[in-house]
Amino acid sequence: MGATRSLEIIRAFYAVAREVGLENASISRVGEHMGISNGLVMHYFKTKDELLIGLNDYILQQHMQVMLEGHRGQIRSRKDLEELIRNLFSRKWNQYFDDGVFYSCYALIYRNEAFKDSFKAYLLELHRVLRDELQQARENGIIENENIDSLAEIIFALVDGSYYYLGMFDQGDALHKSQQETYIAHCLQLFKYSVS
Amino acid sequence: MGATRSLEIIRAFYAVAREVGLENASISRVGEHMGISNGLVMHYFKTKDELLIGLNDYILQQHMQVMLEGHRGQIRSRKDLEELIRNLFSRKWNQYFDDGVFYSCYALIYRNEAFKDSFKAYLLELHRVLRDELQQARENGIIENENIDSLAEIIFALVDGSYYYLGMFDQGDALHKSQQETYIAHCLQLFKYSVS
DNA sequence: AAATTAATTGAATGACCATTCAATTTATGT
DNA sequence: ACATAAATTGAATGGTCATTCAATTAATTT
Repeated sequence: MGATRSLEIIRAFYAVAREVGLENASISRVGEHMGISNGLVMHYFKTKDELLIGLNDYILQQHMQVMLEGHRGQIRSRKDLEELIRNLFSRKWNQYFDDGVFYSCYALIYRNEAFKDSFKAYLLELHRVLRDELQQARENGIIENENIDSLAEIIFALVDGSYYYLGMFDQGDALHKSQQETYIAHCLQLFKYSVS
Repeated sequence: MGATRSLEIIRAFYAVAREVGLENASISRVGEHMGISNGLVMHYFKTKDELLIGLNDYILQQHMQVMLEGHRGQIRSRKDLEELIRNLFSRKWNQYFDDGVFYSCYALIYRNEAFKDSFKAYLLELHRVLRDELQQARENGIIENENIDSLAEIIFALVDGSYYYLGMFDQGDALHKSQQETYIAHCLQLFKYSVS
């Protein structure tokens, strides 16, 4: 089946990019990494651009999956809500994902409209999901914030801003930990909890 | 003088990266762009890595300059403080800087320790400056926030997170504008103004 | 003016790149 | 078993890459 081979190739491309950087990840290296000929790679992806777009889609899809993992259900308690937030700030996918490759893809949106559209769709969807979760928290009487939309946007800005800054520090670093707690504490403090 | 030539080359490298992407910015293209031989470029930068590091330093230095431009002085009034914040969120350097090149450089920190160190030093310095400005605002009796340190960190997370997200939208876009106002409004609301 | 140093050229090198393609192997359907 | 299609190979192509270097020109010093 062609679809699985395509996916295999994308995964290999990702693995190679992780090792040598996206800018040095070539078709030949992908083939070599898989133990197949470079010609075969090009049989599944007519151009390198196609492969790049495939990688981008793959990364975004995986990212979404990890991002939403765990808190798919309803937000029924204050604890659920806090876990949701902590989950957003935890850089747990670092074990699955490479930030260098991710930001390299992100950088491409500024020169490639297709990349920008993909990223935009992904981010809008991600924001929508958080908004819905917060809406649920409100409907379930956990919080009483009035402007859920902007609340979600603020939280995501904090999340994304924290990734950007914390990328500088090792995850074991003490500063990394305390900084992360600062962000989380501020976030949780944004909620107007209902008195029960 | 060698120093000015080096700077010329870095600037040309930046201009080329802007046009074709950092991953496609080659020594030859830099030479071509300047109307000099590729050999001369390599005379000033022994390896391409040196040139890359030169570009990174240049970008960070310029970025800092634009970031701090205007609000070098004391924060004496509430208006000064608000302007400082608005300035941080305004993407005004987009006319001078290319986000694609910037994020491409940023992505390199994940695989190159020298890049990471440069970026880290730059960000720490930038954060220090904002912290000092807020401290001034406090000493001048404009705000009464107790934890200036974490306040500065939260503000920067919002700033960086907003850049990340707003990169997706055209600056003329209505959503871009309203989103930006959401961030700014939230930021200003973080201040505990003194009653005068 | 001669000597020395610095700036600059441009061609050569060998490696790697994305892409093409004819040939071959493997799988699939009849 | 045969025929058709799909998967795969590997070599060839022409281009660009970073890097090297001997030769040349310009600037500076003596």
